Amino acid sequence: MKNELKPGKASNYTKSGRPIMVLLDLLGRKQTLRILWELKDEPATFRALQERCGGISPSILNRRIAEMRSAGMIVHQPTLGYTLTSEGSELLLMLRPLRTWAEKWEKRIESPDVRADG
Amino acid sequence: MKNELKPGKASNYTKSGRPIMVLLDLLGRKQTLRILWELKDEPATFRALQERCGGISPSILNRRIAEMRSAGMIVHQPTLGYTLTSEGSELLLMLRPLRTWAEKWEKRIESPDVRADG
DNA sequence: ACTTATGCTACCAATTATGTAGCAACAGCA
DNA sequence: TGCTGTTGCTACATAATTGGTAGCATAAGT
Repeated sequence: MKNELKPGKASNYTKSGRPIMVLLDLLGRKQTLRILWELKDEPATFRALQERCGGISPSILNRRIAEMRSAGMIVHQPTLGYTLTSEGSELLLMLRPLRTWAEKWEKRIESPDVRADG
Repeated sequence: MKNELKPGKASNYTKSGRPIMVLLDLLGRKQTLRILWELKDEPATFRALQERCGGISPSILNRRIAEMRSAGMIVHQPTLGYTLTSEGSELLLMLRPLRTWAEKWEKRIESPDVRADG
């Protein structure tokens, strides 16, 4: 694959290819987090995934899929479609608490409590 | 702020403004994760932050900062510069394990073990 | 044979990000 | 007061990424 994204290789964020930077680069591409998230409960075919992601365009979906496959986050299985690998699930596990954070965020906005912050 | 990004408000990923989607949208913008990451150990002035992020352009840094401030992830403090809020630190805490994941990724590539995956 | 679903690719338009220059506000200092 | 440096940022043009739409080849179902 041209312009492959993997640790040890230069990418947008790094010349050195420091693994965390390459990962942040990949996760920071539009739709990557979303796609991961949408696969959390069950696999999805290409088109199902497209829908779950709110009608994302196939061109970008395909690009992200390629990156995520090559990073070992997802695989394509015959009839099920795209599925998280064990590594993908592990990653998702880290992302799950984000929902809690997001909900607290919402509450903070509903009652914009004045604080000194800390 | 025009086009503000906050739960309850439509954004790229959602019409409904579902909090997790708005958060994934924000975190999925180029450099957001990186900036968060670079603030993990200590605050940084605008320019220091710019450097830590590998010379990111001030225009995009400023945009990201505005979004992250408005989301309550960071604040600007007089002499310290940009600092994580308690919410920001909380978020970062969730992100820390990503480094471990990234390092395992690297190892997987070094020794591309054939497996069935699961 | 015909229809439907699936996993894409091509192509161009639109949106975002980047690079560079530079400015206003402030601090330190002679 | 008149420098000099730092800081936070804006403007603007160019480059890169993303998105929309069309459509195609393959495979399965009826």
